Amino acid sequence: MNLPPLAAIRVFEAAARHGNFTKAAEELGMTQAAVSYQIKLLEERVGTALFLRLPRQVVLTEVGARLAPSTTEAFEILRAAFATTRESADGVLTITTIPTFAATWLVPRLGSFQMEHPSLAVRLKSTRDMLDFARQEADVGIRSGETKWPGLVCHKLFYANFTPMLSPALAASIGGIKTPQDILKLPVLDPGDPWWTIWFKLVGIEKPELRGDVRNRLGDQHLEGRAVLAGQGVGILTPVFFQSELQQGQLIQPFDVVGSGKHAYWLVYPEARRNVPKIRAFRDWVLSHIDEIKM
Amino acid sequence: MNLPPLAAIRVFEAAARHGNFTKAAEELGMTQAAVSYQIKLLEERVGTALFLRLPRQVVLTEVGARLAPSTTEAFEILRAAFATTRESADGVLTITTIPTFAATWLVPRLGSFQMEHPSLAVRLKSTRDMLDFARQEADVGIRSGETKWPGLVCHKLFYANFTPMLSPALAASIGGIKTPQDILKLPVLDPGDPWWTIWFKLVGIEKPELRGDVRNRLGDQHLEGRAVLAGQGVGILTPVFFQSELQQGQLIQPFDVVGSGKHAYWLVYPEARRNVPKIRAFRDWVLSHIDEIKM
DNA sequence: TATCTTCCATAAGTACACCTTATGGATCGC
DNA sequence: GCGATCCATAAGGTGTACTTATGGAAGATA
Repeated sequence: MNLPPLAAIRVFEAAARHGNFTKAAEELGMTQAAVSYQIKLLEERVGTALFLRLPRQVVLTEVGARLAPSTTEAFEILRAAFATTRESADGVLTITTIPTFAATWLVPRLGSFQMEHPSLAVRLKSTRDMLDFARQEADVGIRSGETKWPGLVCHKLFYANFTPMLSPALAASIGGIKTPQDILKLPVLDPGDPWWTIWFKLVGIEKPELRGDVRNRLGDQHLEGRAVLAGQGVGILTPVFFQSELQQGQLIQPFDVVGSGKHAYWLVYPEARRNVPKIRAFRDWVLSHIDEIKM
Repeated sequence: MNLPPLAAIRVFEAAARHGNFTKAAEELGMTQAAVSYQIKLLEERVGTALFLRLPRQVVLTEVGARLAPSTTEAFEILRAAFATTRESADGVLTITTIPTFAATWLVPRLGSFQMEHPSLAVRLKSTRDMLDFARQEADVGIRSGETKWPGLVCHKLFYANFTPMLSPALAASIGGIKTPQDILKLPVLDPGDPWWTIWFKLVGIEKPELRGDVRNRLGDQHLEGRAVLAGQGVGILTPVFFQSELQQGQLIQPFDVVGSGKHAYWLVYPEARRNVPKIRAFRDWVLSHIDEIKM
């Protein structure tokens, strides 16, 4: 028991509503001939006339009249369903992001995005997994990595720079930090982090003897940041993530020397969806705020 | 706010129900590739993924899950609507017929048709208007006319023959009818009917002087037949319409001479619908019963 | 660990359905 | 009688919605 061609049903629905093929054609954006064709098709399929052709009008037959309300109802349901999904899909921006970026950069700034786009709700999914738009429901993502990804639009936000940071109290405990060597006097969080060796090499120290438990591994930089803020040791952190703490003096960056790996943070989204409004809005917002950092 | 392509919606509905593109393809009688294509199309149109592509399965996204029940509901409505119309359209045979044919031939025999086709209901529309299948809801029609009609399948049932008839009592009132002249002694119903002159010419009487009021015009032959049966006068009638009355002796046909015009009675229906089962059934039934008459 | 199977995506090619243009017929109104 | 309105039909082009073919990814199986 198959349905007749849906295109024909749609045409019938419109024609029945208008009681007029020409008007139905207008509504559907096609010619009157096409409407006539589709109705005829449907009538052949159903095996019964659906309209009586009177001189200057068409009138539903009994069968047609019984059919019409149902079809209208069905299309109303479809219209309603797709209208709301469009709304809801348009109105919610889902972001998957690395926890570090979420905690240190994104969340503190999200308020400004909301201000600019009051009609957009934001849903944040913070996960360390590599994101895959085919397997996760998300509109945009923040990734860290070295290169671009195929199939995705990739905006490089900034490189994952790093430099030692510590709390003022900790610095004061040894009378302030003047030279890189001073850091070696203090406990270091996650001394196994390769960033340390890279950075010390930049300042001319080949094999720094770091104090601290090698097994310390907080995993995410923002957790390390919390520890540093609490004065538990020196961390090697990415400055952009701690701008406000630096400005407010809660954190000290003793040296301008900044290491930089190949890793960068990226804003990414599927190429196919590059023109979805909410995605464009988010992209524009992120990029303009990244520009502010660089300035 | 236009709906996405309906074909795509239908595919989505099936895919959502099965949670499996391959099975959906089977149900719809198409290939898996086509399903994949349509879903992708719909997702682009909606602007959101509707399925998550997991390793060996697809799962509805949030948006897809919200959409799916509505689409299923809509299609259920359509399926139900078209299923019942098909039933009802298949189960009711609407016949438009000339009143004479209805009263004298069809109605007395309809019982046998019902017996042969118990699943078919019959609706009779008896009207003198020329029937036009474009303007009337009918499956088949009985017309009288001289030639075939374009666009219609036309089965000639019998010619509109005619011969004088009267009630036995009326005949007895003048001692029986032996020659055509005897008819002139009796009142004649509708003496203005051209059939009279034609018939009398056949029996060698050029200008019969008919008794009776020229203004008598019962219009339909079956009404004239009633009057004849009541003994109100001699009528000129079509024998096939009064077979049973003749057999039972309620009516007398004094002469075998039968006039015949060019007019015939036809069974007609639109060519396009010649293979609709109920129409074939009725045609077969009518034609076989007409054959009985001729035999 | 390797092989097979399942399930989906994608590319390329094709056919038919669907729509358009053009025309004609019928009726109503002025 | 003439124009306007509304639908039917024929002919013809085109794009969409398929198909076939292939490949990739990940369970299942052994």
